[in-house]
Amino acid sequence: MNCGIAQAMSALGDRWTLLIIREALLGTRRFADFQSNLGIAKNILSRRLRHLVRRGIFEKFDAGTRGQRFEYQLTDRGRDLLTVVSALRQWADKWVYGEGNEPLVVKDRRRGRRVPKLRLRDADGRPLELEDLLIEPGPGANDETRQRFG
Amino acid sequence: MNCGIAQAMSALGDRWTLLIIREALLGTRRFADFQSNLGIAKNILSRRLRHLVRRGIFEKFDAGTRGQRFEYQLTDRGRDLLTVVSALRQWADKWVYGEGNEPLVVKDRRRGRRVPKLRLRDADGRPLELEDLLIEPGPGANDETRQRFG
DNA sequence: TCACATGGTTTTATAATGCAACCTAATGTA
DNA sequence: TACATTAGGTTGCATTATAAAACCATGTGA
Repeated sequence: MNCGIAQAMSALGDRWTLLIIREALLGTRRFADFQSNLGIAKNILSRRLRHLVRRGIFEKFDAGTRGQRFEYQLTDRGRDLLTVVSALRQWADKWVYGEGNEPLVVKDRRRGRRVPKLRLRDADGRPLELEDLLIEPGPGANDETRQRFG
Repeated sequence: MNCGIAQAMSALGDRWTLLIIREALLGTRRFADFQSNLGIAKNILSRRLRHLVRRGIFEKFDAGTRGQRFEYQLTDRGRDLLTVVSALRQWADKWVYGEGNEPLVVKDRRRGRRVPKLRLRDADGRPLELEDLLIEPGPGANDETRQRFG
């Protein structure tokens, strides 16, 4: 399928993967910490991490001084999922928990102020609604995509 | 689990749901159109749509003039997933397809310019990196969350 | 040497997914 | 009126993913 969402879902689209990435964005690096913070079965965690390493989202390396002690660290590709994870959290904060019931708040460390919601904006910074968008086939479009959006 | 990502994944976290929402954001409303545009099995589509209606992300109504003809429309809660879907698409455009190979481009309809990437910013509009963020327990935090982030 | 922590794999059971075939109620068409 | 078609599903069955629990290999500290 010639579609970014499909590609993203094929890398991230199971119940655990984005939770694992959320944990990693919060600083978790070790197998046992992922396991106990998430409450995920070890075999599932093992498989997900292997998959994410293959996809280039995590890097696994031995951080032991005299012996093995593995750590999983996000690559640049993985760290760039911060936007996705933030968007999901903001959606749930608004529509699942509701304003004033958020389990976590995200602040700007320098100023201590809450980080504003992500929002699509035009090049001048004006907010965009769904109706303001125009979808066109891009340089990597295949025939099917060109036919549908051309 | 006292966590927005977990809540969001429980509503959206299977391989098809976000693709269905993507389709709906592009304007698709009818069962058969979802099915043929996505190539999803009808029973899966049926189940996912029912689930999404129960969750308040779609609304199903009969748009037939003399007979039934159902349509599925996004609610406000569903339309607000535009940010999530956009973040996923932007991630895949960058890290799966690579710049210059995007299957679709999103433009501002009024000006015809490409919509800039979503990015976390502070209240003054300055871009924020992961390291700039401070995570704190919110008003809806439970004991476990307070312990971990307090 | 013994116990224990880390970082897994294996086994077995249950749940979710996916394909193909079938079904029903309205409409359209000769 | 008969016949086909479209919309919107359901049912059955095979495949795949997830989960819990047990087991295991390596290293480490007392």
